[in-house]
Amino acid sequence: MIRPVPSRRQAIADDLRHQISTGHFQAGERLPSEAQLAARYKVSTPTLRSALALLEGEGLVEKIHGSGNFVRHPLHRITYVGGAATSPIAPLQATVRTTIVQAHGHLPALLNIPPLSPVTEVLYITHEGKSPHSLARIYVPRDFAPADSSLPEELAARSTPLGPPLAEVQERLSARLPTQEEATTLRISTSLAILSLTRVTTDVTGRVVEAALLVLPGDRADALFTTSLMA
Amino acid sequence: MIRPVPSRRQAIADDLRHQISTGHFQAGERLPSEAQLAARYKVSTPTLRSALALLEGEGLVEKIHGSGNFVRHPLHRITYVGGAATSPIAPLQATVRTTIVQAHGHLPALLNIPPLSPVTEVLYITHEGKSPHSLARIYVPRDFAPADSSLPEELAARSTPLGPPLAEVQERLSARLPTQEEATTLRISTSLAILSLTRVTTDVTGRVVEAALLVLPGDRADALFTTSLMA
DNA sequence: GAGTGGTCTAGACCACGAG
DNA sequence: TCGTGGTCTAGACCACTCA
Repeated sequence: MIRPVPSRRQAIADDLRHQISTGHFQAGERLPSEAQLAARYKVSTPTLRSALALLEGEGLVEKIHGSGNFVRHPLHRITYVGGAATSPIAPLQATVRTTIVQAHGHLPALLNIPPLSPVTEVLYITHEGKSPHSLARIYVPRDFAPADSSLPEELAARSTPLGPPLAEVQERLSARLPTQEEATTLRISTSLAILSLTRVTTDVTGRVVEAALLVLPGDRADALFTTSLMA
Repeated sequence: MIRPVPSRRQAIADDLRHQISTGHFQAGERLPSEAQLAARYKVSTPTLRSALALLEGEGLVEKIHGSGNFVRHPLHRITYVGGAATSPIAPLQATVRTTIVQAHGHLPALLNIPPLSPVTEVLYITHEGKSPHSLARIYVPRDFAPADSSLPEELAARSTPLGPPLAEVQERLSARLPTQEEATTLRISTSLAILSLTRVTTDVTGRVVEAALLVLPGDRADALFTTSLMA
């Protein structure tokens, strides 16, 4: 109805998608060069590249400048479970980096602290095999984490905090395209939609204990929220 | 570090974005034609179009084939509040269409009913002014809505259902690009990320009372979940 | 250095919208 | 009909990777 005229781009993308799903091109395999594919489909290189861009946006193909276009290994879909104060994505291996930074940008408002206050930043990059999977930045006001040598695992898993008991978790989600930096870190296309999740945990005194900024690529992650309606 | 070579596309997109944000181009206004802009920036039309595509993906510009590129009116950001069994986005005017269809695709599994069972489909398109704002498809098994003339408002607002009391709401969110159909309906670019939300409401007998599929464009909608941790 | 993808050009031709 | 955007061509030239 809407598209009675399938464009060459779409036709080529559909054909390549089919060949990938039927195993004609195996996961991890390099596709023929863009010049070869352009010749095979009898189109110019810009047209062929625009077809590849569609597959890239679906997370099926990874382009590596100078080496080629590769069929991506299908990643297991992970589910972020909302409503808990604990760590985001547990069962995966992760790269962790902890630094102390000054709160800037949205952070002071999120954490309800003065600008440039010291905060502990914990950067998680979860992996599946060698592929990066998701990205998390967790911020804790410095006065909540007094021990300089506190392990990141402590911060993430502290279900029994030292301070007042936790009261509330607020999670705000939106969809957007990744920044150039996020795309590079996660090795995804800048045209692959991501789920952006901001989680703020508050204790009973109303103080913000932790703010977490999660980036979940849409091709491999969901967020799940379950609410009981029992009165 | 990562992009020491700003491309023409980016430079032009940045400049146009700046001119839009400073009011040099007013909301609703038509931009100069692509040929004129290409001449002004001394680039070819494909390059200029790729710059416009970036702004389109950010929801700043709407292309209308045959008439021109228009600066979009900034839409109010709406927040979907999770964890309730009631209607999705209340305070906006909406177009509603109710039909009876046979359950297909994911629906039978979602609703936990046999394939091809009759279900009532309610299609909402919320608007702000003349612009479509978000899309919702709500499915109710036919045996839960026996009255043929039941108004859609009834279905959406039934906080006191006739059957067993409601027990649980499960909401699954993901980010993706819109389908061609969704993009057309919402008049957004196919490169504007959307938040896709699937909500399943269950009653105390374990039966699925309602499934809702929501499409929330990322440039104008958030989803918010608040969880109390009080034991 | 050979081969790959990344960007860009200067057009051609088609499809759509409004008068 | 005319001006608009939509698609596509057939290259050129640059940047990156790897042997």
